[in-house]
Amino acid sequence: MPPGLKDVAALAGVSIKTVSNVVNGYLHVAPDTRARVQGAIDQLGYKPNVAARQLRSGRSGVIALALPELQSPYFAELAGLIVQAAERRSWTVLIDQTDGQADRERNLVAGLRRHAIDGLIFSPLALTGEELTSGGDGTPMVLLGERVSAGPADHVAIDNTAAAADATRHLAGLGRRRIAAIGAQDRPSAMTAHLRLAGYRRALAEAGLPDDPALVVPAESFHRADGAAAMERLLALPDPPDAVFCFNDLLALGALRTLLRSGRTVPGDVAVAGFDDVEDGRFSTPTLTTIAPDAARIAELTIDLLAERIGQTAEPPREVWVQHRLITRESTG
Amino acid sequence: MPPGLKDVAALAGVSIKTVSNVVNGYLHVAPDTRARVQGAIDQLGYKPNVAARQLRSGRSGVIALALPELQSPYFAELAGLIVQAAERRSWTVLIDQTDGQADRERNLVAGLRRHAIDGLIFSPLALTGEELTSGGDGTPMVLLGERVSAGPADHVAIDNTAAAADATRHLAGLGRRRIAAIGAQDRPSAMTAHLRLAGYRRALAEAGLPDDPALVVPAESFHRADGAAAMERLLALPDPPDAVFCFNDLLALGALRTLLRSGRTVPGDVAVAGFDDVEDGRFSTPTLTTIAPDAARIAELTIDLLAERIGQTAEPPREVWVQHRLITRESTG
DNA sequence: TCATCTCTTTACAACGTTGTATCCAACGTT
DNA sequence: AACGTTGGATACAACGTTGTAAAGAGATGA
Repeated sequence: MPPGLKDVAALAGVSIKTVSNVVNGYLHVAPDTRARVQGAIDQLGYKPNVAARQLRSGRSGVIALALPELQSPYFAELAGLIVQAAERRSWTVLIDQTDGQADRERNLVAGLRRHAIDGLIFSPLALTGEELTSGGDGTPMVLLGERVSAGPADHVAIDNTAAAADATRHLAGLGRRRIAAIGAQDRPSAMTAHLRLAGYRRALAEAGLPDDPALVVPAESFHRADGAAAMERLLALPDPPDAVFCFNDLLALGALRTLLRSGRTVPGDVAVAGFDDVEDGRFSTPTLTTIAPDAARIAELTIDLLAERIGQTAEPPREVWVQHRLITRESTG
Repeated sequence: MPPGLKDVAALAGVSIKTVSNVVNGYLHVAPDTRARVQGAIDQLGYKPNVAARQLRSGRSGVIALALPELQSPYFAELAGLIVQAAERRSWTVLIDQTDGQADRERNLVAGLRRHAIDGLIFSPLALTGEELTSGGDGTPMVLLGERVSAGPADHVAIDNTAAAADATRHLAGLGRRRIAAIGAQDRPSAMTAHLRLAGYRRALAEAGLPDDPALVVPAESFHRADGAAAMERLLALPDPPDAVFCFNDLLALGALRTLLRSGRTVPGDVAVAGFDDVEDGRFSTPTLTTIAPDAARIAELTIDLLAERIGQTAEPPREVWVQHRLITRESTG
């Protein structure tokens, strides 16, 4: 029903291929022919058929973005920025949720070819670098977020350890002596937790503070509820902390909730710092001190890397680091 | 490079079409032939090529979801639920952001055919019902969110007016006499604002309270910053309100921020109610009374409607209403 | 035995593009 | 005058799939 090259060709009185040449900006087309064809295109409202184009050329113009969860504001913001960046290359972004489950992540990497994707942007939670390689079918991929070992694909991230150290150092700089950490995770694949914990420890050591294991509280996932529960545990300690570094803002907001409900003041009794700079933390009471990754730049770079990778697949994997900065707000006075 | 029907057929010693029949579950295939073909399929790891399939059948298995913004937690949660619901039909969801801009919304409705979409789920912010019809090229569409006039497409929503009235009635039931509203919008297309304002006024009238225009504060958009600014205006009044109904949770969280910073207590001095039941409101201090739409059901129904619409396009547009309920939390004592 | 019916399988032609090879005309070079 | 070069346009064959029509093999009924 929609018009095809054939219809345009008939109307303009040229061959199908000539129309195709005009559409694709082929150089050697006489100006008047080009004008005539363009007129016919406009008149019929011709739109190239992606399916056919892809069948022929192998490219679909669609990239996939696989994130643990859209509900988390950090990922939602990032997704929005990536969609914007992709738009500039007139790519369409197909967003997929893995819920951080290993099997879903595996399926995604292995079986994504079904949807004819030109490239994949992937923020793995459960899978380690090695597992990612084995599944890959050669689709260009850029990894997002934390990972240490040089993996099989390009990688964009901020320096998590340095950032976590910055936040912890800030707390120590306020004169706090018992600084807790919320968000530790045992799973070997939980790189985010490992790296931020390392940064926390590094800053403690620098400040000459003891590393009290009781002050490091694990979190099943990085949601508000986990932060709230972890804070309860900390308050139940014989010698509770006077500051908390939470591994992301949601944990911090949950911790904040517990503190305020228990009658503590923030930052009076306990100072709180988070990580991600999500919008919620700019409007909580008190507002939240946090680490702000340059998310816009992350999105840009990711798309750039993927574009290069789609162009030519030969080069070795690259690691790209993006800036971050500490934003101090009310929760640390 | 990946195997096609041709390769499977060669290996199994049958015709290409027979393999196609096996793949598509065609009935009249001899059991042993089917087994042999299936073996070859497994051995080669054959995956059907979507582009070719779509080129032939016209169906792509991809639906688009167009939302004003992913950054807003309500839309993010909804998007997640819709992706899940679509998965059960093994559809892929292509998420698009309109930023609530009229021209972007128009482009989307008009030019989405480019990406060969089987159907569209659309939550319009700027466009009215009539504009939506004209642009449509016949792609099945389900509208999400608020709209009054019977439009050109199926429509899933909650009863916004009733829900807003419920929230306002709750505030009145607490004995509050000066109940403000935050989130009014003048644009004729701003249906959400109009409907919720109507519900607010209805409940005021029921409770025998005067409708003081000074207590109705507009908001440019429905974000925390708008809520915070609106609350400042309310506090500057000679006779400030003792309760606020905010047209969504983000506005309410912004208002909360302003109240607490100004030294007011919530709900002591001012009670606050929101709308959407986003996760933030469950962990703010105080926690937020709100209207909870049955988002999971919205997602389910939307996908169901779209599926029927893709099946046969003849039937007249349907309106589907989804339940909501009032959740009372600390912000209203 | 022949015609008819059902089951199973197949050949062929599309779907809308684009890459390759080719062709024609006009031009400049030897 | 014969030749290569260049710009401009075209015919044809693919890409991998599925709908259509039809052919072959048995089985059923007259």
